[in-house]
Amino acid sequence: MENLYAEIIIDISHEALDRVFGYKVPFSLREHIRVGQQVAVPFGRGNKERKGFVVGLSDSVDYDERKVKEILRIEADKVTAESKMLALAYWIRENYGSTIIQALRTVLPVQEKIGRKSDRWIELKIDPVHGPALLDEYFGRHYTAKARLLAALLDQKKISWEQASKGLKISKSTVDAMIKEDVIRVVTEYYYRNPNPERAVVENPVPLNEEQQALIEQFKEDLLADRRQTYLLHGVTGSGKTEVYLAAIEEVIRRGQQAIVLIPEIALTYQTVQRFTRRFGNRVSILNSRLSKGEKYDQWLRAKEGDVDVIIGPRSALFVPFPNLGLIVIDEEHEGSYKSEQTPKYHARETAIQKAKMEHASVILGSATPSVESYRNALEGTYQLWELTKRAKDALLPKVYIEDLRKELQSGNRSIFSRRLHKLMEDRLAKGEQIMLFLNRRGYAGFVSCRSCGHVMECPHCDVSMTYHREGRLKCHYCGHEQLMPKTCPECGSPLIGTFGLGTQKAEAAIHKEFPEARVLRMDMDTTRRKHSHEEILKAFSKGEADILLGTQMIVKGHDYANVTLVGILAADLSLHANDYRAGERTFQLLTQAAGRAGRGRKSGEVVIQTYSPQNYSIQAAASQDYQEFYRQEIGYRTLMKYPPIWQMLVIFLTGEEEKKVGDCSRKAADMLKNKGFLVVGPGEATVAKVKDQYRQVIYIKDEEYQNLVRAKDEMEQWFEKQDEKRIFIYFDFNPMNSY
DNA sequence: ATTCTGAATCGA
DNA sequence: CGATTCAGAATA
Repeated sequence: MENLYAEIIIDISHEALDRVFGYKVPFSLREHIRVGQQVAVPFGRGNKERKGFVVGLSDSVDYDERKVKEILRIEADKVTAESKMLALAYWIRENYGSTIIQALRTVLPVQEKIGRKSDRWIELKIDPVHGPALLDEYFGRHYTAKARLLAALLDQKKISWEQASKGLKISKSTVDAMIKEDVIRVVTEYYYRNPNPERAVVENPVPLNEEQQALIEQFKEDLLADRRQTYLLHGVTGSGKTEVYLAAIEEVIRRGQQAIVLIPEIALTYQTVQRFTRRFGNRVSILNSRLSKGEKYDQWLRAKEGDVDVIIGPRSALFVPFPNLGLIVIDEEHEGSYKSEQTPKYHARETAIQKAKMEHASVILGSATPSVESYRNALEGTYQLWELTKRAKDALLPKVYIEDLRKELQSGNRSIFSRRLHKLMEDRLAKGEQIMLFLNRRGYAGFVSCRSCGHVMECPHCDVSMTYHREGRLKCHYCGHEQLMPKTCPECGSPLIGTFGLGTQKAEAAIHKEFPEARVLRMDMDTTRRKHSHEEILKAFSKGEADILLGTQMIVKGHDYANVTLVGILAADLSLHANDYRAGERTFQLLTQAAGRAGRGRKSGEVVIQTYSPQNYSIQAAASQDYQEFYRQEIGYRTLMKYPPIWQMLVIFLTGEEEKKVGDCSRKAADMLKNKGFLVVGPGEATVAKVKDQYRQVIYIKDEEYQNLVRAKDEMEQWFEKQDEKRIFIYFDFNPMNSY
C-alpha cells in the first residue's frame, strides 16, 4: 500500500516556521486522519513534541523521504478546523498579515473540547405491574433502602441520582445491587451548558411598517433568485433596524439555515439576547469571552450539531461552525471594536463578507451612522443600500443646540456648563425629568502638571503623561506603571502641582457644586470594574434612582430611557483632535448617538453640544442629524488627503529598545519601499513614541489598490528577513481604526 | 520556540 | 588547551 503523508502547520508563531512540514501518517492513523485535525508531532532536533494542524493529505512528500518523521497521534481533545475555516484562515493571513498559525487560532476561538455535562436518572426496568409484589418481598426481608427506592420509582417513574442519594439516602451499592437484579437501570442524559439566561417565551413579532416590509420582500426575492449579497441597513436611531434583522433571520431559518449576529461589545449582549429569544426561543445562544471554557465549547458544539439557529456575540462569534450558514448580521457596523487589535488585525466586517462569499450566505450591516467605507460601497453598488427613514411610533427628533465654549469663557463663564446647559438642567431637575451628561473622555483628561513651570508628569517608560487616580497615585495607561503623586514639582520645587483637564470624577464634583440637590450616577472605568456593575448602574438610572447619569462613551449605546429629555455633551472636541483620519467620523458617530438618547419616549428632547469648534462639519452635521451632509464633507476630505476608503492605507509599525536602531531600520525600510515605487509617508515617531521602554516608529503606505498594499507587506517582510535585526519587531495594520 | 553546533572567549 | 558562552542555523 502506498504511503500517506500529511502537510502540517506547527503550532509555533514564527515567520521562519510559517510553512507546511511533511509528516508520515502511521498505518494506525490512516483511517482516522482528516484535514483540519490537530495532531502531535516530533519537531526540531530534540524531537520535542509539538501540536500542529493538518492542512493537507497526499501520497507523496516534497522532501527527502528518509528525513520525514511520523505523526505521533491525533489530539482527541482539540477541536477540528473545518476546511472552510482553513480557507478563511488563509484569506486572513493573506489580507491582514500574520503567520498561518495565528490566523488558524483566530478562526478557532474555541480550541478545547470540554467534557459534557450530564444528569443521571434512575428508572424502573421491570414492569410496574410486578412492583407491589417485589416491594412486599423487600419489606419482608427488611431491605429498607431497596424498598424506599422502589416505592419512590413506582410513584414517580424516574428519579434523579441526586435525589436518590441525597433525598432518599440510597447508596451506590444499593443501586448497583438493584441493577444486577434487573429491577432498575441508570440512564445518563447529556445536556448542553446554556449561558443564555433568558426564559424562552416566544412572542408574536411586531408587524413591520411599510419601509421595513419592502426591504424584507427584496431580501426574500434575492434568496429565491439565489442572489447573495451585502446589504447596508441605514436607519436613524429608533427606526427599527432590529425588526428587520429578526425578519431576515426568520426567512433564513425557514430555509433550514443559520445566522450569526455580531454586536460591538459584550455589554450589549443582554438586551440583544432578550429580543432574539423572545422571537426564536431557545434556539438562540451566545458566544463570548465571558463564558467558561465548558460553556464556550458547548455553544460551539450546539452550532455545529444544529442545536441552535442564531448565535449572538462580538467579533470572534463570526467563527462559529454552522453547518449551513445563511446570514451574518453586523449591528452598529461602524464600531471600531470590529477591528481586531491583535495580529492578525482583521476587520470583522470584511472577514464576514468574505466568509459569506465562501459559504454562499448574505450579510446585513446595520447602523444609524454607517462607516464611510460601507456607505461608499453602498453608493457604488457593491452593497445594496437599505434606508429606514421613519422613526418608530411618533417619536420626534430632538432639538439640538451647539454652544461655543470660547464665547462662554469670553463672557466670564468658567464652569464646565454653558449657560444654556445650566438653565436646561435646572429646568429638568425642577420637572423631575432625567438628564444624561456625556463626557468624551479621550486624550488628556486627568494629567498632572505644575502651574509654575508647566512641567507635566510623564511615565518614565512611555512617552505619555500619567493620569491621576484617587489616593494620590499616578498611573500610566500604557504600561500600568504607578507612582505616588509628588507634593512638589520635581522640576522647580513649586507646590503648585495638580490635575488639569476634565475627567468624569471632576465633572461629578462640578455637578455636586452647582446642583447640590441632584442625584448623580457616574459611569466610567472606575465604577464599572465589577462584572455586572454596568447593568446595575443603567438599571438604577432607568428606575429613576438618579436625576443625572454622567459617563463616557459607554452610556451612549443602545439603551432607551423614556424619561431622559436632556442630553449634554460637555466637550465635543476631545475626539476631534485625535491625530488620525477617522477623528471626524468618530466624532460625528458619537455625537449622533448621544443626541439620539434624548426624547425616546413621548416627551420631546433637547441636546446641548458644547464645543470649542462650533463650525466643524462633524459637529454641525451631527447637530442637524444629517448623515448625507456629513458623508459629503468627509468623503471630500478623504479624497483630498488620499485616505481610505478612497485610497487604501497600510501602517507599518516598528518597535525596539534601541532608539537609533529603530530609527535607522525604519528609514532604510521606507527608502526600500519608495524605490519599489510605493507611495510612502514617513518614517516618523509614533504618537506615543515610547511604550514600556520600546521606541516606536511608523511608516504609512497609501495605494489605490488594496492588493498593492498586500504586496508592500510581503516586500517588507522579505526585506526585513534579510536585515537580520533580531531586536526589532514589525507589525502591520491595514486601514487602521486607531491612531499610531 | 527549541535545540544543536561550531566559533569565540575565558581562565589556567 | 579544555571549558564555557553565545550567536546562528535548522526544524519534515
